[in-house]
Amino acid sequence: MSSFNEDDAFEAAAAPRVPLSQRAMAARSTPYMDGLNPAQRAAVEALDGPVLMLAGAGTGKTRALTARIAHLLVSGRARTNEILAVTFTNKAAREMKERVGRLMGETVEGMPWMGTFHAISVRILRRHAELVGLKSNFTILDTDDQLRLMKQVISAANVDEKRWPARQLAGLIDAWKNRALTPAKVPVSEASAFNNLGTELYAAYQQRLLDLNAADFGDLLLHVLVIFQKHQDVLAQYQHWFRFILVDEYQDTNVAQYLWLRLLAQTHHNICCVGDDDQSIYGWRGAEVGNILRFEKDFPGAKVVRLEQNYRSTAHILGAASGVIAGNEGRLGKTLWTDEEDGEKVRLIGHWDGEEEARWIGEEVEALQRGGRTSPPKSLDDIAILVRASHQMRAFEDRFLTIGLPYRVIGGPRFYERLEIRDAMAYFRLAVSPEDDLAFERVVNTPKRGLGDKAQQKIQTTARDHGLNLLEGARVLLAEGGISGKGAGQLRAFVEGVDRWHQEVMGPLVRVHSDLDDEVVDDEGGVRVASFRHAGPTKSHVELAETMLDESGYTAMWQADKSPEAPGRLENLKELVKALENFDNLQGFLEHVALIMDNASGETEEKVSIMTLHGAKGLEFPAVFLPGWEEGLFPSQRSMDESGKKGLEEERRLAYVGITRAEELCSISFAANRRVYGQWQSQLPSRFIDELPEEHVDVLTPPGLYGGGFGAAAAPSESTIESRAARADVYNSPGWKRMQASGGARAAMPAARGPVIEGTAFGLGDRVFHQKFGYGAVAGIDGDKLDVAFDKAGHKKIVARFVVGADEASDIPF
DNA sequence: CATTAGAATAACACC
DNA sequence: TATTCTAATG
Repeated sequence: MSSFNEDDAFEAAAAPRVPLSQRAMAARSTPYMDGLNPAQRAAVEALDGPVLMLAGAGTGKTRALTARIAHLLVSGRARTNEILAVTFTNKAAREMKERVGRLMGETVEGMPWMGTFHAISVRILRRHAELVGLKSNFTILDTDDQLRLMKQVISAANVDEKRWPARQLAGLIDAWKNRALTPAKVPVSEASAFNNLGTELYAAYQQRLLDLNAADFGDLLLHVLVIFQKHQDVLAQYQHWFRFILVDEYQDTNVAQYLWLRLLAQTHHNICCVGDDDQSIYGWRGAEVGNILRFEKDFPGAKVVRLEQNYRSTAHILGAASGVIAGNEGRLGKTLWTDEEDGEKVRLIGHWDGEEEARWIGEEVEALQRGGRTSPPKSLDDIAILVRASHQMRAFEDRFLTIGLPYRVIGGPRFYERLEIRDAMAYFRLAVSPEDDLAFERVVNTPKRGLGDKAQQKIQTTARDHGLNLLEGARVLLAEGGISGKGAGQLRAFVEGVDRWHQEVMGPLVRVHSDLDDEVVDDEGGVRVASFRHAGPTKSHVELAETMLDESGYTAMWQADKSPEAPGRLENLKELVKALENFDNLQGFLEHVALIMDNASGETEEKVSIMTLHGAKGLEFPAVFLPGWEEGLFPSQRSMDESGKKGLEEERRLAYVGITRAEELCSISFAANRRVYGQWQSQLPSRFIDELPEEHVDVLTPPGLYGGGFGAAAAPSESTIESRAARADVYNSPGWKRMQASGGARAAMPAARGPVIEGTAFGLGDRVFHQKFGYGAVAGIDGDKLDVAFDKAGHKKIVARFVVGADEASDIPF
């Protein structure tokens, strides 16, 4: 899968046309059209000119897209390598490849230009890297490297990193890149950003990247765009080549991607964009809903096709989703409808706190798994829990671990983002490109080699003074004797190790991508010519990886580590090495990791999925749980603070996406209390709950109260009984009753009356109550903070709004 | 230079 | 709460 040894996708020979006989057959029968509804059929058949496919959730857009590709191929309008098909996730690309393959039978070789914007951009950029000052073997930085580099740039400019954090600069630059702004193009009006140094630091950062022969994610697109804009001949080549362009999730494209597409479509105008403005949930990463709203203007003569028949969800689920999304303004407007039965109403339930919510969902999942009077047993694979923010996953993991419910976390802390994996990868990177300074920095002193700040500083200075990379700088430093005793020996060993690994890596690889060398990097031959000489029988890259981790002492470091997570880390390293087997060489692997960052492991055991709402886009499940519908959490406070109404509408679309993932059963829940940064906080039910149409919602009575409903099947655990009294009272609160009565009014949970106290309405000696610490007396007051002497928990500093007067607390039973 | 304790601070989502 | 940063100590 490495881009180095792939057949050149431009070679016509690489892509045979579908045999004539089959085409003739296809003219008579077109099986890929079977079962398409009129709208889908229209989208498949409109091959000439721009097409906008407005496809609501669950309306079979992938079906239509794949059929369209099949149609292009079978009709002979295009070869596989003349179709540019862009998706947002690798998963989507993979799925589409599979489905096209299935439609076409054995005849289709992989479609070389089907992939994410980033993956496709990398391919293009490797071919023309020198046009933007890179070499074709440039490395792709991950967020970690990016940040480290950013810090260097900031401190090099003598800016206080405390006051101007690298994260912020990274965000700023990222946003500029999303808008296709190179440093020179950043509007003057934004020059004041980041202490008036924004553009300057941006430029400096870009220069550093070029020096390192590296690109960050944003660059992948931006560089290609710059190349297209500056080099008409290169652009023309691609414009000519891509006869048909398909874009999935068009509502998620940012400005840079939009420009990228528009340039490429200029010759043939055969661009087909699929999207749904109601599912635009990536505004924070620069996506412009405007792109889809403007499509007809951008591409004159565009044909617009609407897919409105939903094949996924029951009428109740659809109704609930429609009700929520109706609160947004400025929609293109679609009316989803379905032939499906009403099904079960969307279930709504409130809980005392996040843990109880997790407990309830755990029980519900088990109940579904067992099946009930009305429903057959469900596979755990058919059940998903979709959260707003990844930290919410934790409660579920904890709960599921204790009850032994198998689950999988999708998009959580990713495998390749783990510390030990990044370290190991840094070793691999060094072996592949010894000039990779960021990798060098990462591992010179990992494991500890007695090379601390001071020693590293020396290496840096030496390198800079001689205009060398860090490895060479270290070599010079050693030669000059600029480093003392113990560190020196270790550093020497390290440098020699890298040299050795590099030689071993480069040996067999040269032949693999020699064609590219000839073509693109001929004047950088020094290294490569030498590597020809070293070519010879060496270990496989898998063995080599093991050797590296061994010789560097990295494995030993974790073996010696007696912390509880060490064994897991070793396990991960093993897994990493195993993953290498799927690749031809280290380079291919490194690129895969940089771009693919998703961990699709081939596990087969049935598991409940836990993922974020964002991660769930494009997926569907028979049963979906949507926990944490609370003000501030969902809709997220930050979204609303940062983007106001726009932010809120995006949150609402997220709610819409969540509900529409469900096929048969959708359960929305919220908790009255939640721990935020370890502090208990009372929560208000989300405003989106108010927006659920009454007729599609079933407000559940808490399990245990009447012993009815879904909870009936679940054996009450001890902890359930324990909190039952509390629950009874929670659900008898005025607010809850109001919600039950009206089916939609904002439910005010008892604790929600909590954030009551403005300032501190407490005096010294007052008896107070805190949810976690219990009863106590106020012993001191400091602004909005109280020093409380708790009866059981001792002295604590507590923000006043987290406690209530002891008398008020008496109606909150514990 | 490494280790450690205590303080500060953090948490939205992704290629 | 849990991680990460800093300063102090060995």
